[in-house]
Amino acid sequence: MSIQGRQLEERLSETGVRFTGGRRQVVAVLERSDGPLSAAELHRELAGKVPVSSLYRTLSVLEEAGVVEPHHGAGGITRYEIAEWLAGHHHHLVCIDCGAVEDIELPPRLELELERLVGEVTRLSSFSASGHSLEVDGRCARCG
Amino acid sequence: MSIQGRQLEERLSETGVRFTGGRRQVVAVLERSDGPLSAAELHRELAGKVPVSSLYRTLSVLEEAGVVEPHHGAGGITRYEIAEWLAGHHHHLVCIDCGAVEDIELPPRLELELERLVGEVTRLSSFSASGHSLEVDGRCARCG
DNA sequence: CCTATAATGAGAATCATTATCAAAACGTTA
DNA sequence: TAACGTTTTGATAATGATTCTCATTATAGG
Repeated sequence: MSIQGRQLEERLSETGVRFTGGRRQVVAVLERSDGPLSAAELHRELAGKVPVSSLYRTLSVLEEAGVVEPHHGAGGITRYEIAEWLAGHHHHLVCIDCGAVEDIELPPRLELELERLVGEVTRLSSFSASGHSLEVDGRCARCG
Repeated sequence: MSIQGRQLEERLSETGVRFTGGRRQVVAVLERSDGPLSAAELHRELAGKVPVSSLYRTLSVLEEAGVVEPHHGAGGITRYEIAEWLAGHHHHLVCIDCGAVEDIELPPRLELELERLVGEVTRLSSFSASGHSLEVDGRCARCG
């Protein structure tokens, strides 16, 4: 298992969350995915091996432990992905047709520019920023 | 009424949508707001003058006409705001506690940088970008 | 191997949103 | 202005994603 895997297990044991079979399967699918997945998408991907109610509970447990992060999309659908501190900072390409989300990582130079930009934007405001995400909307290869 | 108001009415009549009292009230509240509002927030703001069912229908009619745009937030809640072509391009400060969203406009220099950055990012990919939005997450003044 | 605690899964409950449909408002034309 | 066809409205029912409940099962530690 990858480096993040060790950190992930550490975090779970720290927070007293057992890394059970079902949870492992959910995490495994999320690790393989190239973008956040909804409960329905996970259920499909897992071929029903994890029942829907457990799936939702697992996702909220993992979110609370900070190993997974939500992304809110069209139709009131929430998609989850491995948290940034485990999977690395990235941004999203969001399809305005099917709602699918793909991760993109910015070249370091651009990411630095973006961070500087976010800093400038929030310096004056009464809003205390803790993170940022660039969302690019458009049509995915599938929806052309 | 402001310049966008004329464009807005034009667009509605072009698409054969009547600008009725209820719709005017919804648009008026959205115009005044400094960020996107959910159906519940609008209903509160309108002191119940527009019933919930009409509110939702109005929002989807306005969205279809392109005068209003959705923003998807925590808890599966959709907030709407006047479309960018009417209200101007901007970005969002999203409170990770209460979910409130505040608009921010980037200084032209930064916006240009961001646009160039988005261009660079998508040039190679099979994704055809049509828009972008920088979301800054953190805590609003209220939730401190 | 026991026992306390955590996790599971089926189903009911919830909440935002959508659909339905009869009644009311509107614009148009005679 | 009256009458007609169309659009809009609003109360209510239906939907769909998500959360809750609770009895059952699995697990870690002594």
